[in-house]
Amino acid sequence: MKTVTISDVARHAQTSKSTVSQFLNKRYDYMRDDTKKRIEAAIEELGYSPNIVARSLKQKSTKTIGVIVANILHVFSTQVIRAIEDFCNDSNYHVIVCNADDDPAKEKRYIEMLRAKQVDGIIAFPTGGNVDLYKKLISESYPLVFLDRKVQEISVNTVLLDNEKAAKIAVDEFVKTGYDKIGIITPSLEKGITPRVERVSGFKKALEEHGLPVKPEYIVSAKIADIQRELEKMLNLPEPPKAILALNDRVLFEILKYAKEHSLKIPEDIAVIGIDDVSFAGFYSPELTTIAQPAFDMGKKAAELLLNRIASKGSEVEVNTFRFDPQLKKRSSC
Amino acid sequence: MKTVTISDVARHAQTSKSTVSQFLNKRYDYMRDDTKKRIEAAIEELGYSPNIVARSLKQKSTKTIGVIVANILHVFSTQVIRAIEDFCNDSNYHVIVCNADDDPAKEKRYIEMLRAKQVDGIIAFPTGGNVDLYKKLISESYPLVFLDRKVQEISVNTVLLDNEKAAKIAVDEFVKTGYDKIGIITPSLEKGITPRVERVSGFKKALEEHGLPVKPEYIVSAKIADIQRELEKMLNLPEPPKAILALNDRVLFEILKYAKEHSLKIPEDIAVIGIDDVSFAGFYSPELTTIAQPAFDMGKKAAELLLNRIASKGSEVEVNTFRFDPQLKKRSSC
DNA sequence: CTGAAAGCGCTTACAG
DNA sequence: CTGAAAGCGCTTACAG
Repeated sequence: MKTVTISDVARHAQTSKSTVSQFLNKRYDYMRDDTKKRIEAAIEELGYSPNIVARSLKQKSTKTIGVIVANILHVFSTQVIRAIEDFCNDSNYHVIVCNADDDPAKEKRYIEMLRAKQVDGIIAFPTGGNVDLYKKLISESYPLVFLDRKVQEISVNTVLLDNEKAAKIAVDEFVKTGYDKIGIITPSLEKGITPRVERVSGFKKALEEHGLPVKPEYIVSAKIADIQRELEKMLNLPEPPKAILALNDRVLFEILKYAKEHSLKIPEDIAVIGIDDVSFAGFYSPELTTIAQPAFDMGKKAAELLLNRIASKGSEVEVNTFRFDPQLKKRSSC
Repeated sequence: MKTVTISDVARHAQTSKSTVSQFLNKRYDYMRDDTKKRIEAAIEELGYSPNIVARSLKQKSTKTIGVIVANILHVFSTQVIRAIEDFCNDSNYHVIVCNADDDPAKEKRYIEMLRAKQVDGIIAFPTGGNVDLYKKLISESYPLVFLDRKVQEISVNTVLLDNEKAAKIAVDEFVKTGYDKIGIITPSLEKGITPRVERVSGFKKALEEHGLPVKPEYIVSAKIADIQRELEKMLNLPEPPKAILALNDRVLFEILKYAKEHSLKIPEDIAVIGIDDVSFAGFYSPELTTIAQPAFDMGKKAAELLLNRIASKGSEVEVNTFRFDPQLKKRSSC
């Protein structure tokens, strides 16, 4: 089909492209009523719809942003994206979703392609592996917001959970219930991924605050696939922990699997608290005590920061780190 | 910052825009080696990156597709999107994600905006409420693929679960285990959403095949919020069902909650099979027998169909419905 | 109140 | 092997 353009509309309405464009952009200030009507009719009749790519080229704004998460399959990411999409939708922005899979090379490709597509800004769960690129974006004052993770020496608005607090809440809860042998299991700490690092450090600090010893044997960092084995080791220590903090939902799954396979009773044999309020927490047996992340609020905040930044067109903007409060969902696994 | 354009590169490399463009598009056929080198150097030095919006305007292809799901928070949608994104990434396409929330008005807005943005094609979980729009797209031979749901009288490539088979597998399994009083719970059937309608009809057919009566009291259709109440009614029937098929994960949640609150033992008091292989199926107590949807395969297929359609540039293409096989995950809740 | 003209940054016949 | 020119479909000063 031949596409109908603004020229066609202009011809049909017996006016000029300029006037039609004014109409489209709702600048009716000086438009005669009958001109307006003719244009309206022509648009209707021709089934005209503006080509936003052309507009974007001229206006240097595509009204779309990019969101680069680690993996959309993680429910936290899904919720964040949902919140971002909702916020963007209200402001007539669209969102392109990318999965970086914790791979800096993939992240780099995405950032470069998104920029080439003239996306107005990017929200990223940074891999941390592209420091020079991040710096370049910032030096060009390209709108950028980090979420879930921060990157050393990169000065950009960042939205984070108060991870130390999350760990502290869990430890406090364990202690309150009477536990003093408390362990933590985290996915690999190697890449220095913010939530993991901070939660572990918060865990240690909280232990100290309670005058409890920080035993390295009680702190397990392992790939998800190895957690079962590491857990086994930990629980077969001469003095095993009686309570375990699961750093996130994936770790919690492994602990629950292990407990089931080894017929461990929760919380009698081992108490458990998980960070991430998993979908089944309320009807699992026992009901699972969790610490929820305000994922929607965090996504919304990130979107808000980004769109404000875009709107403010490179004028000096303050850079901050925004910490969100985790929330204890007290149930029965501790 | 001033953007650097192809003209800057041309000037710097002492050649013309045309030649630089040839270079960018890797049409080296007739390019002298030193020209090539000069261009390369200029690009490097200026930090040039092409403006894809300009290219898109000229080439009438944005290398971007739109995906409109009901709600990205549903794990099935998330998996489908992941598969689509992976496939698109391989072909250098980007994907814009939209949530229609089963709202035809919202769907309409998205479709129109995506088209205005000159997106090369759309994959949709159609609400079913915009028949005229769908028809219009098709008549313009705009690349479109439906997923999860089909729409009457709309002839477009559609990727679906074999829903009847999913229900049949569940019923067969119940019967095999010795159950003959089998119920089904589904979210509201009112909107005629394909998977619900087809699973219920598959359920009835399967019952008949086994010579079992189809009792209306055993078929509950209710909003998620009302399921607890309806379940209570059903289980207090003079002759209540002893096995229940949960139409999807959300329904399963409600059943599990109910069972927990009323201390019903699964499968002793009530056997359960759920369609959708929920994350905790393998370590719930009891382990949950489920029927998995091949979400990744389905997403990949949809992406493949769409990109082929885009590549084939409006030439006649066959239209089909692609049914994917559900898979029984035999565990212990039946 | 409206129109002609230039320009956004590319690509693509076409000529040489 | 390379360049000048037209054009993709808009928007935006500017002139009148």
